[in-house]
Amino acid sequence: MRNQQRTASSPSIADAYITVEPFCLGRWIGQKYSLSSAPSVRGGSEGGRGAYDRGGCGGDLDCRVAVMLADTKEGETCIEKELFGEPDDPSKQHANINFEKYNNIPVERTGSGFPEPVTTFMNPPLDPVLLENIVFARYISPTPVQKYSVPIVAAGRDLMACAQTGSGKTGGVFLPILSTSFTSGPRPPPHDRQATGYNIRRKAYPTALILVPTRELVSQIHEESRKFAYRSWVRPAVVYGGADINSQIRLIERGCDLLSATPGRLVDLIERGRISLANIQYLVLDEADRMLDMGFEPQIRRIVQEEDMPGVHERQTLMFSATFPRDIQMLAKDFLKDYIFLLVGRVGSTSENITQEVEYVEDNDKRSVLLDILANELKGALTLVFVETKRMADMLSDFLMANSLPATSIHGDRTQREREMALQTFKTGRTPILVATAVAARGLDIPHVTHVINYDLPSDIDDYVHRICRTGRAGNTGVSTAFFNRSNRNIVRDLKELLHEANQEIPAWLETVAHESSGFGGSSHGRGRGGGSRGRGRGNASCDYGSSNFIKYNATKVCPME
DNA sequence: AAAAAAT
Repeated sequence: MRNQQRTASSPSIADAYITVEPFCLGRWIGQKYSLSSAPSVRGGSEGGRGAYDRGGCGGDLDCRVAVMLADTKEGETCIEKELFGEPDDPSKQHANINFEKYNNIPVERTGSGFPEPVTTFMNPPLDPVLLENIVFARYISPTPVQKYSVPIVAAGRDLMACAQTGSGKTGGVFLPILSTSFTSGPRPPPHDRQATGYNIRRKAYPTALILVPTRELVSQIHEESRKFAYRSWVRPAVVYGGADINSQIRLIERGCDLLSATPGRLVDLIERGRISLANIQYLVLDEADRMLDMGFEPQIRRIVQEEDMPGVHERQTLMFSATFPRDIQMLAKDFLKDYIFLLVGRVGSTSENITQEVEYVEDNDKRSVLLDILANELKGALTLVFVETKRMADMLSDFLMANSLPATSIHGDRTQREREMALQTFKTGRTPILVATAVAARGLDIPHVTHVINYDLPSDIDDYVHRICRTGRAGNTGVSTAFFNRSNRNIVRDLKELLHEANQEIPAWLETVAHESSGFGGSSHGRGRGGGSRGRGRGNASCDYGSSNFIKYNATKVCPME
């Protein structure tokens, strides 16, 4: 199969051929056609050689039938721009990771016979086409989590990793999965007794499935997978709620080998007989703790255990989670076999990269204080403002806009289109102020956020950590400002402790409030730090991680490794 | 208590 993948070098005009590019009809993928025998393709041909559709540059997905002459540099560049961005496009750019800082990452591994970490993408050898895509995507050197997870996944082992979502970790699973897939080629779907003449053609049989809790996260992961799957036979696809199901169905009909999905929409499509899991070789559960928090457990168990997915011994399963409470341990016990437990943290990253400020602001004063802060923000700075309720997100963004500030908002009551638009205009800097609820707190990788404002503080310190970690990413620096008043007493003890650990200034009044509140019921008191007691592994013979190190490097103290 | 997610 590999010989069907086009390499980066363009052929001469003499052997001009048409290559059907990503997004296109599955059966043509990778096939070469001479100019005269090229199949006609809807929505593209401008006659002669230029059978290339503008869709590749950002048009409607539907008309992204990007057939092109392999030697039209223009066409190739166009797709590459869309996938990988301009070198200076801030919305696609990966922040430059300061790898020097990453030498002292705490890493824990438990399990039998784990492979040694790698230091480059060349080892274990990855498929050459994939290596080119890695270069296109400007991944230079593996992140700490990749150094450990790439060889584990490449060795075919099941993995339970405590680390957060983002480009680094996502790459850590995609790279070895895709490398193996590229090299071994597509796998024919197994005999499916339910497939009838009608749906045998229209049912998708993905070989890899990645389950993700939120819609924004799933589309972010899908974008990553498109980069890595570029110029291979692997068709990445994405399904999630809130978007038109019929257009998603049309897209998965065109190819669906690596599927990123939110659980609800996936179940819907399985019920409709559009997707079969019978061919799954790789299963990835991302942000597993978050999925359980959101009540996805029944749906996840249904997808994994009650549909036609191959059993735990017939597939490779990878789970990611920020924390490792008992319900996640149970899930791991049921879904994984002889797995390796990997914990990659970043000690002190909050103190290194993020300056945390806490200001005492009464509710009535919050608006004017916010205006003051925003007025002093530098040009081009992206500011993320967190609030607790959807209503507040709307009110605050309206208020900011009424004050001529370029703001938008993201929360669960906005339509999916509005949410995506908000994220997009924020990333590109058109609306450099984004007011958000918890939907944006975890996992989302938005480069160049320089300031996170907790307009309303969350009641859970873990949420606070996730929020402020939207800035100061990948070795960059960032500022976080929290508006605190007495209604936030429930978090004061954890907050004080966190600031102390991160070597941040603790205002005197915060000490006072903390003192006042002693006995108020600081949430962490008596059960160990940051839910550490939830993280104790017990009663799992195959993987004993009962050491206190897990607690030490829990997400509470450590900026999530992404 | 709120948020997220299938319609």
